Amino acid sequence: MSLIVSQDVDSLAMQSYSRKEKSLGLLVANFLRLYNRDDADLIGLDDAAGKLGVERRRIYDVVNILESIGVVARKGKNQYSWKGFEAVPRCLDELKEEGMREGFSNSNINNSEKVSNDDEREESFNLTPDDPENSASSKLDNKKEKSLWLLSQNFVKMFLCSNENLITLDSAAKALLSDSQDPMNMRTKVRRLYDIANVFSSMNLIEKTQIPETRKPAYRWLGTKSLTENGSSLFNSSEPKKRAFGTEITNLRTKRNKTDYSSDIKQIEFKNRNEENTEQQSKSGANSYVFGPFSPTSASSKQNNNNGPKGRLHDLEALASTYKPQYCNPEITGLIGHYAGAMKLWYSEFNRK
DNA sequence: GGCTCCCGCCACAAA
DNA sequence: TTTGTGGCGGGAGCC
Repeated sequence: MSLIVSQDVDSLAMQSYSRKEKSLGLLVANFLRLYNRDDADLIGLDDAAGKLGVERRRIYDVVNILESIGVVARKGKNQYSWKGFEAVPRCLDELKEEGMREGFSNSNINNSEKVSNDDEREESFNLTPDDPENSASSKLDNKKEKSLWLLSQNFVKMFLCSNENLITLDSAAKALLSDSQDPMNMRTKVRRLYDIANVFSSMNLIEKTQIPETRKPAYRWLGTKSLTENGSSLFNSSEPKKRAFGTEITNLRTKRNKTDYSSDIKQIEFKNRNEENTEQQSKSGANSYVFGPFSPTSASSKQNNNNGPKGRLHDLEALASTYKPQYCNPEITGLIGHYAGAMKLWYSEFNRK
C-alpha cells in the first residue's frame, strides 16, 4: 500500500490548483444551499466560513452581494439574518423605483452617474454626507460609495432601469464610476463587477453572453423568475448537492495559497462533524473509518463496523482517496506517507501473526 | 496576450 | 488593544 500511497502522493503533487472550484459563484451557490431552508434564521459569519471551508473574508463578499438584493440582512456584528428568495422581488422593485428616481436610464449607462444614498445601510455607516467639515464622515461616504453592496445594487439598477438588454462590465464600470475615469479605478471597478456578476450568474439572476456584433462578453438580465421558481429547489439544502465547499476538497493549495494546516484540519473536522448531513456520506466510506492517534478530534466517536485488518486497509485506501487533496502540501503528504508506510508494516505484521 | 477573478494585505471602524 | 469589516490590486489561471 505504501506504493499506492506514495504514488498518490506523487500524483497529488502533480495536481494543480483549480480556480473554478474556488469561485465566488460556486461559493455563493453552496452558501445558498446551506441556508435556504425553512429553519434558517441567523447566519453567523464564522459559522458560514467554517461550514463552507473558506476564509471569513470571502463570506463578507458573499453576504454583501446577497444583502444588496435582500436575500440576507445584517443583524449586527458577525450576524446576518436569512430573508430568502421571497424577499428578492420586493427588493428589486424598490431598487427599480430608486433607480428610476436617480436616473439610471439607458441614456446614462455611459455617463458617470452618481450613487444612491437613501437606504438602511446609511445607519451603519452613520453618514452625514452634507457636512464638508466632517472628514471622517466624508471618508465613510467615500468608502460607502465604493462598497460592494452599493456597487451591486447599482449594477442591478442598471439592468432594471435601462432598456439595454446586454450590459458589458466595462460600460457598467464607466457608468458607475462616480469620480474619475482613471484606468486604475476602472480596473478595480471591473474586478468588483466580475465578483458581483459571478454571484448573480450563479443565482441565475443574470446570464453571461456576448454582444453579437463585437462578441464582447456581456450580461443579460434574467430576473427573479428562475430564482423564485428554481431557487427553492436549486439551492435547497434537501436537494442532492453538488460539491460543497469544505465538505469535499478537490482543490489544491499551491502557489496561490499559503500553507495553512489549521484550515486543513478545520476542514477535516468539519467534514467529519457533518458527514451525516452530506451527500458524500454514502460514497466516502470515511465515516466508518477508525482513526488512529492522529485522528481529527471529532472523528473519534465514529466506530468502524468493519473490524478486520483487510477492512481497515480498504478503509484506509478509501480514506486516502477521499481525502487526498486535503493533504496536498509537502509536510502533510510527507507525514501521510510516513504513517501509511508504518501502518502497512503493522498490518503485514498483524496478518503474519 | 488579454480576460477573469482569487486571494490576502492592510486600513479603518467598532468594541 | 483587539476584533470585525471590507476596499483594493497583485498576479496567476483560463481561454
